[in-house]
Amino acid sequence: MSETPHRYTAELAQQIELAWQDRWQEEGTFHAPNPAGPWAEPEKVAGREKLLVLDMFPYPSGAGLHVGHPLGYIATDVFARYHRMTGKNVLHCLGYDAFGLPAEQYAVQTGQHPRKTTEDNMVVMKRQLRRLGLGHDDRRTIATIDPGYYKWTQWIFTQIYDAWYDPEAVRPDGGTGRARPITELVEQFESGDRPTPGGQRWSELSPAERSEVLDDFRLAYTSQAPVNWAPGLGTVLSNEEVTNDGRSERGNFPVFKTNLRQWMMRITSYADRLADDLDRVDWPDKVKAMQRNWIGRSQGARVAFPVVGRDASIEVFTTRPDTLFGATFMVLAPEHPLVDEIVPQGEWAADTNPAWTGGEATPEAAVAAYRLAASRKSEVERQTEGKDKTGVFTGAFATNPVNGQQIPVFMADYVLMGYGTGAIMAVPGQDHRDWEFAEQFGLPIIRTVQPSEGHPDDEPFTGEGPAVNSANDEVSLDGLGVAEAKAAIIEWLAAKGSGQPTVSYKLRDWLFSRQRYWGEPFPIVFDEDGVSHAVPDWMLPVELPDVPDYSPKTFEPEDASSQPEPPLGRVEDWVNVELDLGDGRGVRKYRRETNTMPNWAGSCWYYLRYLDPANDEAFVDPANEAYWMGPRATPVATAPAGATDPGGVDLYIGGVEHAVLHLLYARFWHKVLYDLGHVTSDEPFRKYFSQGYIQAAAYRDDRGQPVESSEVVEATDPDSGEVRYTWNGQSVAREYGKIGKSLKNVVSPDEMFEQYGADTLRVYEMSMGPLELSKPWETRAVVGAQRFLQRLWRNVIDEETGEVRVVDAPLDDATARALHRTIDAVSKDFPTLGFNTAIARLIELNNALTKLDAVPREAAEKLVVMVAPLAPHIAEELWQRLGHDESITFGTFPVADPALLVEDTVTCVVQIKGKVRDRLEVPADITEDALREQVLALPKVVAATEAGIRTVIVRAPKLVNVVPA
RNA sequence: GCGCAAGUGGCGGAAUUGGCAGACGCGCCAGCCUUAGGAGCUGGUGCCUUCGGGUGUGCGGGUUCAAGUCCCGCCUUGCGCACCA
Repeated sequence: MSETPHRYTAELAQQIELAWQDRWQEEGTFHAPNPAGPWAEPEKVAGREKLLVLDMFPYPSGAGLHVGHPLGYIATDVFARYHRMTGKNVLHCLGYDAFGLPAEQYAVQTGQHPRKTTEDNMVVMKRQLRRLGLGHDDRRTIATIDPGYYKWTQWIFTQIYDAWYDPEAVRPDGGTGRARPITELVEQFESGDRPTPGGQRWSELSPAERSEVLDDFRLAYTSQAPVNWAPGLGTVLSNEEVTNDGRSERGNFPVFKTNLRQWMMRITSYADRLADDLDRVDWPDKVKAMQRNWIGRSQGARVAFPVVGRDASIEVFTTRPDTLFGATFMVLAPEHPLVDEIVPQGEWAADTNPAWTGGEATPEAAVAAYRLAASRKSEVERQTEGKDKTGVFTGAFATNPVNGQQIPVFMADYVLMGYGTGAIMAVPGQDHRDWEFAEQFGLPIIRTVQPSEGHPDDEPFTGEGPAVNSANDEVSLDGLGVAEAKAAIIEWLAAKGSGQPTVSYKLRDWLFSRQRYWGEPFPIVFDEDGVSHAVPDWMLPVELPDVPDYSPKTFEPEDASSQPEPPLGRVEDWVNVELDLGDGRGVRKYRRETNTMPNWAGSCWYYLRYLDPANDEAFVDPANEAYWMGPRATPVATAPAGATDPGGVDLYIGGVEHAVLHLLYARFWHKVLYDLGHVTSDEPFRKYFSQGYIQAAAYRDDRGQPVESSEVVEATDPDSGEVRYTWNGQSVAREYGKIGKSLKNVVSPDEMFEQYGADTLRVYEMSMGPLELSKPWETRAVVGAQRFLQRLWRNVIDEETGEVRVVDAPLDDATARALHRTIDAVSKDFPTLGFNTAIARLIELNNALTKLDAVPREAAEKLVVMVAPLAPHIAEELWQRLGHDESITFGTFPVADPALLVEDTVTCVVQIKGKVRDRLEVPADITEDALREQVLALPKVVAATEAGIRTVIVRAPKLVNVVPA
């Protein structure tokens, strides 16, 4: 290139960037001091505000990074770097979520050990991340697969295992319900303060019996329950990992319900707190809504309907007890255990509606046939059938407790066993599903809420209105609104012993075991009675053994009858051990748990380990946790009045795909740790921000196959002006999609480093638009960011000589004002993640300096400081060349001078009838009257108001609107 | 179906409280420089125009001196939930 010798080119950028990355590493620039623990540097902590910045734990993928990945990392880095310049003690680092399915699958494909492939991937990713110039404290980089890390994952598991939820216990924050050590429960059983479920004395129970009792309380417990089994994947999955159409989120394999003994986490005990505490954190409303939705809390009542002619009653859950007078039939889920008990023997009653019988001769046969049909339906079929209600009469009747009416009991698969009680009272007048069912089966419909005016007669009314047709001898709801009617009827039901208020949740307990190799082993052994024992702390970690065959046993994806087989079960000499657990029983024979933990385990607490990764004595030193995570004096702005601050990470950025899974699981673990006194914060992530995605153009040929995007040629048709895309001579169609191998549209950051440098990539990504938006990548637009940095360079460095060309002259007034306006704008944008607008302001200032004959040092230096969070390498280099020895990392961010923000004169806009017709330069402090006078004297205004003036609106000094008569 | 977002130039996107629509960047156009330009610099760039101006923030209505912004109705796109009683 015949360029000027000292131009800021990609080559120079690269030199500068690598040099500064080396220096940062040598000097430990980003090492954040801790108040306590092995790395205690209290003297460096004192007197500084702290800031904990976090990215979502990345999985080290074999494909390396593409340009979409670093978006969030750059954003947190800019935020962290900005705050370092305001004097805060900032902790920002990144580790690796390195256990998991892809590594295992890749290892199986390549025949290498997953540890090897995972570690190789981590090396690649570390190099790429370092090249971006992220200001991470590299001492704190951890990986979930390190035994030193998963030792503490296992330790936390044992804490959860050895805990139970006491709904009566009072928390430090005044609420009731918290986890307590299981030993305190055992003491209650031993003392007799709490009766055992079977009524026997604790001392009379065998160890196995005791263990069974405790399993009903432990927060981590085994249970024989229907679980999601994916034969094609060879493992069971949590509800959250199964898609709506009954397939695995990973791999898209069919999932079947199978009864298996599995480890569960009692997350349902925390349902209320997980829902309520969303009010106290600063998260996107959308994500809060998704979590609330998943928890699915609904207030309602349980009501018992006695079965006619039997000593049994059907208990239902309803959110609309106020509509009880309109309950004209009942429906049980096909799996409901009471069905067998209530179905009458023999023939149908003579007057039975033939449409109710399913064409069977007896109720028993009808029920059996329907059950069989229902059990054969897959989730998909149940869903695609949509609103076509199916069902069958059970032959039984139940009594509506409010009016004594005998109503038929049906069985139908639109009622789910997994929610509420698995039985409903059907109120067709006020419920769409019940209405459809009633229509289908010719059942009576009674309105008990007066529909609003104009409501169609042939539709249920689910809105608000006064109750009607809702009275018996003792209670009348008529005329009451929905809320009052609910309260009134619940009170009456409670007095009668027929019902009580209750709360129901969609949230189920968390299935926690997986039949995989590449995960944390459970710190659990079973003795010869089959009783589970936590492996004591001093024996942790339970290391994952090396095995010859780590591939999971998978099956035909459709083979629902198959059973999972954990790979660790094949390692006999690891499974069968003789141990002294230190419980006074001496050395005994045990069998190890052969399941492994799900991928979520390691990511449930990694942010806590960042705080104190070298600590061998504790998962985190309490003082470090309190310092970095502890509650703040003032709650978040959106918190309800009187709420206390939960503490937690100051800023967490990551993709919305983890809105339910990871964020919910981590909150649960954190709350258990809080209850057990291990942490002072009761939420892990005080502020969470979900970033958008970067998408990229992808192109498909005639057959719909993606073609390599980088080989597509764009041309504008000279006749029509249309833009056409061709690949190897054939025309292809453009679309936008996720960056990845499948769409053949990967752009690697490595290419960007080479063509432009890391600073340019950083500035480009941050300038693309608001962080929360998804936006398309456009490689040819990257040059805009490069031009900005080149002009910045040229404002400071002479491209011919390489000498600093700033002058030690005072700022002229216009430059001073431009500078301080920029400082003002940028220091508002950085803390609110408004990086795109901050960059726009910086470009404006830079362009203004370009037009000066000579750039004053003060302006150049302040501009360089403001650019530093975004483009740290060039900023460091310019800062040094401007004569500063210290890294710019802790340079002081400039503060705007308020005096320079107010203008002496302003352009006043003169509108006539709301349209801009003229402008006027006026003093900023002009009075309304003076301004009105000046405006009315303008020739254009005079001309327009010959017919008189109706009104004049004056908003001094910026606007006057004249309305002619 | 229900719920929640969002619709602004050729493109990504800016616009305190309602007060100059289109900051900044890409692209495009012109000029300069250059042997050359997929480099750089300078200027221009919503649309229409008879060069006076007109018109313009998904569509239709409304409130207002004044609406991208507030209200009502619709359309489109994206996301979430989907028999949750």
